[in-house]
Amino acid sequence: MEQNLSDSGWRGSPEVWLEAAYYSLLESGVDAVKIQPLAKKLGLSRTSFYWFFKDREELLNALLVRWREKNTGNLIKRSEAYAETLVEAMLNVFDCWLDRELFDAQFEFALRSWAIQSEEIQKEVQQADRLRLEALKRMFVRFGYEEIAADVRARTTYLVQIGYISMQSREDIAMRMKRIPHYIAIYTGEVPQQRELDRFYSRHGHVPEPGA
Amino acid sequence: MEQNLSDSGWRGSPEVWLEAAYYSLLESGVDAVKIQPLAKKLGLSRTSFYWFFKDREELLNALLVRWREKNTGNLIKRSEAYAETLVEAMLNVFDCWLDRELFDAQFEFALRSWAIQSEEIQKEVQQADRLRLEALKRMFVRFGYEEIAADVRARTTYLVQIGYISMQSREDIAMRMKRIPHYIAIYTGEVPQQRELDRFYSRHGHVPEPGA
DNA sequence: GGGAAAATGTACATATGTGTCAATAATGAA
DNA sequence: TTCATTATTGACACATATGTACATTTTCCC
Repeated sequence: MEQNLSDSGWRGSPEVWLEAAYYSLLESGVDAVKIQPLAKKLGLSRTSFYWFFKDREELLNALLVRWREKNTGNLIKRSEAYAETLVEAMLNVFDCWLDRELFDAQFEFALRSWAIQSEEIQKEVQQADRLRLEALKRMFVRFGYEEIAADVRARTTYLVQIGYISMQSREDIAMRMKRIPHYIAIYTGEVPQQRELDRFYSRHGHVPEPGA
Repeated sequence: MEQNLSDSGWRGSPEVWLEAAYYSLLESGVDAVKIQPLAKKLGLSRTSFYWFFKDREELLNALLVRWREKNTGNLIKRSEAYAETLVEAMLNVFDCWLDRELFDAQFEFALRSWAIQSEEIQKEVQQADRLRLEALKRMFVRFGYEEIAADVRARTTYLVQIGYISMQSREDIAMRMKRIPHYIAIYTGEVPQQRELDRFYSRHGHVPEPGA
């Protein structure tokens, strides 16, 4: 009845296969998540996979669960976090875009790419989009926006980010930080206070260049 | 020396295969673009494909060319079209989001999904993103915005759309039209004039509900 | 060390895809 | 009607994937 710990002496485990599957998914999409290639990477016989999973589908399902539990949950939490102003609330949400622990952009992209070939995944993604958009909309409503305006602002906020993910741009943190005050101004319609920005920068370990 | 017209008596042609490939790509992604299934759909022998294309890669390349020539070109043209105000210019760009002839959103999504498994396609997509963003930025600069502000507004405009595409939402035209004035206000920072909206609605055959 | 459980490996049956080749058939122009 | 061109086909050789059955090895614990 022992848990299969990572140092148990056996080479394989559900975790090893899942990790390998995760990296393949991020690197090259679902169609790269095949038992044979994974076995090769792990230096294991292909068939020993079937000790841990019923079939390939069960492995793919585990990937889906992993995604569902990570990205959507954290985004909703950040949009509901305490904030005195809308700008502060918006910056709370922005934490997700800068912290891989809160939101895994590559995973997100891989899942959306997967959706084109699977009805099931497409429904999952659409469900996630709906939940996230609703949470963001509530945030704008909380700070006094009315229905449709809150809806459009929630969409702008969220969709720009989904767009970024879809661009797969690998920009350095300094460049991204530089744009943040502008985005905040567009999304909220308010110019952020310096102290609000400073609090945000500091929690992301960012030191803005002087004179900027 | 005659062109292979569509009614030439032969069942196959490069065009039929390309069309079939295009629909498969849109429906289920690149991995569905396989000779065998396409042949089945077309009711042709799989091997006759090789009369028109050297191999599968050549077919995929034809799809890429098709995309490149359609989406990017029109978006840039619309962003450079004549306009008296920024709002009008923005509405010109919005034509793309409502007219399938100008911008093929499904094709765009399929290509981005493809990018995860192909370095080459990823580079193509990034190139397109760069060109489109630059064109939009020039538009904002033309109407008086300075560098970084123009850049962020261009990104907002473009990325929201890419985000929409990535969401694959199939919303009715009325709902989308209702949001447009709000988006214009957020993107440009200006409230659109009624006559500007009317001109836009009319060229898309839209009749706004009274009292809205 | 011995034995049960856990994990691995080999062999097999099957499916689906690719591309080449040589034989055959349909088309349209002289 | 002839005939070269254009298109179609089935047979072959090959590659890569899936999953099952059964034998074998490894590990853990007594």
